[in-house]
Amino acid sequence: MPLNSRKQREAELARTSFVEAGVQVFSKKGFHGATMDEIARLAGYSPGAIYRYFHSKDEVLMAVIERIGERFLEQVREEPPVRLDFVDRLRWFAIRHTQLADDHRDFFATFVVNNPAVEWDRTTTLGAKACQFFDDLVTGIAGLMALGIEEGVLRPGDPKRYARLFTSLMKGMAEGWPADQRTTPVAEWVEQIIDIFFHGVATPKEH
Amino acid sequence: MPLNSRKQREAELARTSFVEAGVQVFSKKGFHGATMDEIARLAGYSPGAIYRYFHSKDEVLMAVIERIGERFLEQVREEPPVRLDFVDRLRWFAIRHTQLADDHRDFFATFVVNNPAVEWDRTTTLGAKACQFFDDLVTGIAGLMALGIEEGVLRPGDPKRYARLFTSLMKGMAEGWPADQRTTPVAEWVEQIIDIFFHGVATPKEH
Amino acid sequence: MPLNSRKQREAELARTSFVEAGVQVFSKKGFHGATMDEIARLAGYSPGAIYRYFHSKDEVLMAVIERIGERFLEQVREEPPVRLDFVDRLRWFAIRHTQLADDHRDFFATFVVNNPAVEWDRTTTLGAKACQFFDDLVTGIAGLMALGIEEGVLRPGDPKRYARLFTSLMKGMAEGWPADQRTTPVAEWVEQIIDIFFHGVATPKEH
Amino acid sequence: MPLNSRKQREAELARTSFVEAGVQVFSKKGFHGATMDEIARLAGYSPGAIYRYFHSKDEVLMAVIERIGERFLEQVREEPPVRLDFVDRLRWFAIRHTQLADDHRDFFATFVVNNPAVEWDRTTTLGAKACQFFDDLVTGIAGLMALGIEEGVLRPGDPKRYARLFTSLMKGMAEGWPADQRTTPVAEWVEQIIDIFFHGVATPKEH
DNA sequence: TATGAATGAGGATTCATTCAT
DNA sequence: CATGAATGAATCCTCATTCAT
Repeated sequence: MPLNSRKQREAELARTSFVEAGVQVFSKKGFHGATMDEIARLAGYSPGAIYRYFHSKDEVLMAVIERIGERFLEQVREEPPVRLDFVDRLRWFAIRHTQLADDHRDFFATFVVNNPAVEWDRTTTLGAKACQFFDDLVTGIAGLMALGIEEGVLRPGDPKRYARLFTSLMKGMAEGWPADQRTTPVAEWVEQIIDIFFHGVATPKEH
Repeated sequence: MPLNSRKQREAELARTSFVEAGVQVFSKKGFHGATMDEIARLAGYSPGAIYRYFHSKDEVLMAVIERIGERFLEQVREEPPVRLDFVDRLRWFAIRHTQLADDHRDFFATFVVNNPAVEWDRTTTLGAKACQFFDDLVTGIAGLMALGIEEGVLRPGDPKRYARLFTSLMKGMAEGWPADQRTTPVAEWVEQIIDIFFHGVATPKEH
Repeated sequence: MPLNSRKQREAELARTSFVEAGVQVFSKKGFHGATMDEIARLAGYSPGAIYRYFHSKDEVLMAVIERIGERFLEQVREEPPVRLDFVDRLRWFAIRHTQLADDHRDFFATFVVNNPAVEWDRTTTLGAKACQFFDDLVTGIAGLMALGIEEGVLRPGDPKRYARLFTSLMKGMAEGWPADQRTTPVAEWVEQIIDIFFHGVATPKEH
Repeated sequence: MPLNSRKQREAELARTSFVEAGVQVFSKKGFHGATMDEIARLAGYSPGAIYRYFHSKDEVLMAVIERIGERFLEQVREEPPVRLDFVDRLRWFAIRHTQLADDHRDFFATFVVNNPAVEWDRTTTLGAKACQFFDDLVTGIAGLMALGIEEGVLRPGDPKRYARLFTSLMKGMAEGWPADQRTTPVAEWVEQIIDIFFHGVATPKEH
């Protein structure tokens, strides 16, 4: 059924364009500040159209979290093609994660870096979704950190804390060094993050 | 004019109570989620009363940023009573900063940790104010970091970047360790932040 | 033109299925509560299809009134196969009317029992149609009542009023005794209505 | 506190005017057809004002049912000043009930005569309220009918059915004889209803 | 002819803001 | 000055209606 599949493809396309618009508008204005009208217009539709694809504003944001979030989660779960020691493993992850964060800068700032539990009500379906995503992501990265602890490269400690610290560092760097002003290649940038994460900013002690 | 000045004092008092209420409500609900009604009620007034002191909701938030922000900025500018070397100076700052962040947890999360330029429109008066505050704060902390670089304790580098990294670390820790679940005293918590900031999380190399 | 007439027959069929669907949906949800979408789906079509047969929602409802109303009107006009005296004539009508009301319970409640003039705006085409139907029906039943007056079985009076009273009684009984809870056969039920209509509920006087 | 009580009075007045407007608009357009805007305008307010007094459209209708319904219920519960035999008792009730129905013609048609259970969803707060009112009313009138049965004036039977029949008769008469076209005084009109209720419309048998 | 995606007007509801008291 | 009722613009969402396919 090529007809059917074309329709499906078009519908998927429309849905996607709403989600993409949602990412931008939600990020720029926040959840309350975003209007369905703006999302629809940005997606190239009239305000009513959105409701053919989503039941509510909440659902749009949930789709945003789901779609973009899934890319982050996939990446966390993905194994490198060859076996790497922890530092290289982390470097491998950080480079790709950084690139993804660059592509979805607003989503990254809103959902990856901030703990949604601070600002979202977990008892709502939407809040639960946001928190769930964040938990999954931190848990995923924590799994990576656990390897480092096991290998003895990282000091013993809570891997989730390490995960959050690493994410925070990435954001701290990212905010001070936005993609559009960046002249250094990502690889070098990541090198700096990793360096700081491992060794801090202190001048190494001579002896 | 004792009468006039009493009036002035009373007016200032009223203004203050609105700002304090604003801090709480804006923080809990975000800018769009906060309502003038809730702010007024929390301040012990009726909704109309606000407009004798502020022209608009934006102005209330600006006053909030100004007032709370000022406490953060003061702290950054303040010198310790005795001369301290950089590490102690940073520790002294961090303890007081942490406590302030604890007292204004939501403000901290909204205005101190995130670069408002990412989420606020700089062309509005309000957005400009938020960005200005953030810049001032980072600049202030960067001044501190510059001391560390001068002293040779910190590696040479952009002091602003160090400032942002330090702030990010504090947030990364804070989110994983909220005040209401914290059993460790602040001093110890700060010690961990400083340790990581200086030396990272790597296992120290033997030799 | 057999082709043309087949087409016509098919078109008539489609129209009919929309009307039948309209009957159900309008009845269950009321005019404002009913949606074109639901009517179309129930008829087995997509929402756009309706507009090939009707110009508007109003027109659908008008067709509903027309079609179902016609069944009621036909029944009123129909003569029994054999000549009956008034009481049997009324009984004969009541049994069949009750059955039809049972089959179109919601239509009956909406258009037959209530005077639409109370709730519908006569100046609209739709309102006028509803009122027209009601008037026709009452006039029809009044014709029957006139027979009773002529025969001397009913006291002299306004036959229209008798018609309305009879209809009201049927509804009063029906609501207290819905079809799905009814154990008595319709014939017996009708007997009660007729009894009350003729003799009221008073205990017959002895003498 | 005269000030306070004046405010209270004014608020009560505003609420009342919304309820009165609600009665009219709901009756004319039905629940779905009525708009908050129309209710507000009819009450002399702007659309937002209504929400100071009611949380939702449902609540407005509930207030309508409550306020007007209470008058009907009061009347049902009220005892005549002197002891009357059943027929006079019923006449006394019917005259006053008729007058009330005249004053609230739309409410009467919508909530008193029709069994709301037929058209309203009992599982909603609003539907439950409407059904509750109807049940209370029928139960109340049934209490009166039970007296008639006890006295032997009415044939033995379900008093609730008698209640519904009486109400239906009143409506059947009312619809055919609207107040604005009526030339006969209410007392005479009631006399006719009672006559038909007790003795039906048949010509009395000679013997 | 039928489909169903898209439109856009309209309705419930919220809330910043005003203003008579 | 403070109140709080009232306003009306803005927002989410629904649904009759249109139209390209």
